[in-house]
Amino acid sequence: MTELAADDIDDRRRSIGARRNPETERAILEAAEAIMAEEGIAGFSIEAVAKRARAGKPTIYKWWPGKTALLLDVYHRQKPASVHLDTGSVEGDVFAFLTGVFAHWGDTGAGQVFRFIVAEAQRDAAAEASLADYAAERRIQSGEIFQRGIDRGELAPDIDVGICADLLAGFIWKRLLTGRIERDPEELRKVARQMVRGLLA
Amino acid sequence: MTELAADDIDDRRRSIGARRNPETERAILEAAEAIMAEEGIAGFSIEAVAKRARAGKPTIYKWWPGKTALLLDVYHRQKPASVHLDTGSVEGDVFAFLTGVFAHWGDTGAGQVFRFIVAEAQRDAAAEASLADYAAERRIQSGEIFQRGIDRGELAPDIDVGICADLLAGFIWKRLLTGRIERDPEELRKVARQMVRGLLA
DNA sequence: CTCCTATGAAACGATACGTTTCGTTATATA
DNA sequence: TATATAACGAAACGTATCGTTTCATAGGAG
Repeated sequence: MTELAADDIDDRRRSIGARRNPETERAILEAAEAIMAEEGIAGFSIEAVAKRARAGKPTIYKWWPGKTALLLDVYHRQKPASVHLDTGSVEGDVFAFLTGVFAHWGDTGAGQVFRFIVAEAQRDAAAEASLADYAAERRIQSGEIFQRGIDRGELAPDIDVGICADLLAGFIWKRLLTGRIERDPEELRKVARQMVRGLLA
Repeated sequence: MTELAADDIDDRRRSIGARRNPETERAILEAAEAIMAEEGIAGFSIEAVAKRARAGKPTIYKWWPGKTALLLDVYHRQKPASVHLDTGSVEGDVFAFLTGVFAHWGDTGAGQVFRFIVAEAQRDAAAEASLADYAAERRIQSGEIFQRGIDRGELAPDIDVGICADLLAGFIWKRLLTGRIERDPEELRKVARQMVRGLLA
């Protein structure tokens, strides 16, 4: 009783006026990221994020349409250092790409987030559109690895860089989605070699 | 009142004794398949399946641990005609594989089911294990395409057939998950060619 | 005839969703 | 200074789906 009446601490974030509180946004995104890293997909809910961020659910729903939009923001906050090393050979670039992506996914928890986004995209139209945009963008980016190879005469001019990008992305997607993002440099080297040089005797 | 007392039809399936009713199993699987085909992933729930099959939820949960297991059974019921055509060349086999899988996924609705299973596997441990088993099995099967190539001297003996299978499966998975299973024979031919012959000038 | 198990209707508690209400805060505007 | 506006968070709400339990009923096995 007495201590309540006297000076009960109330350190909840209050409004800072008629504008968005950046502290709130930061707290929510960090809470979402932390829950995703610690509990994984299973323990992730808007309720849990609100509780951990000491924010109200209405606040979250005000700024993000739903779980998927929030996770997309989290994923984009976790951008890796660029993986376009331009090693001079296409095989080297592909190897660097594979190594970089798997390191990023495995070390930062971004892999867990991306798994969830792909899963959500299978039943949520908004997530599907966002993922399609993102995939198309990345398709162009990794296509540049192969375009550079064509430009410098290393690769045949009639190859389809889009297909190359799909094969490369498909490989890492399937590995991620089946929980197999081990990073054996020898294996990744072999992947790069087989993709570029082909399989013929 | 009168008609109820007289002879109210009660055509619900009852127990046929202390053993599983095959009729019930069939009705549940068909209802699940139909809902998946008509409503898609969104409208699919155990409740909906039970209602459509005129079965009780406890009956479904008795024979299937959950939604994912049921869908896996549905998927396995939709098996295609074998796609191992053994055309004589690895490139031809890969092309036939791609054509066959996309046709199966697109025509039978099996693609929708598989999308859902992959999505579920991202948050359900049981589904993840089931999918891993299935993927490992398919990995061996499609690896045989490349093993035959090695055996007949068409492919280099030191290639990794597992990686080949992962590249192939990754390609179709990513296309499915991003809703791009168009079947342009010319493009699929190009995929097969680039995978087998390589990209070098 | 007496177990044992299957079947399905109904209701349950639990969980998460997305929303509404309400009191509080502080900026922006008149 | 006075008022309107908008963000914030707590609490509670209604809804949906989950997976389970209870119950009455059915029929084969021993």
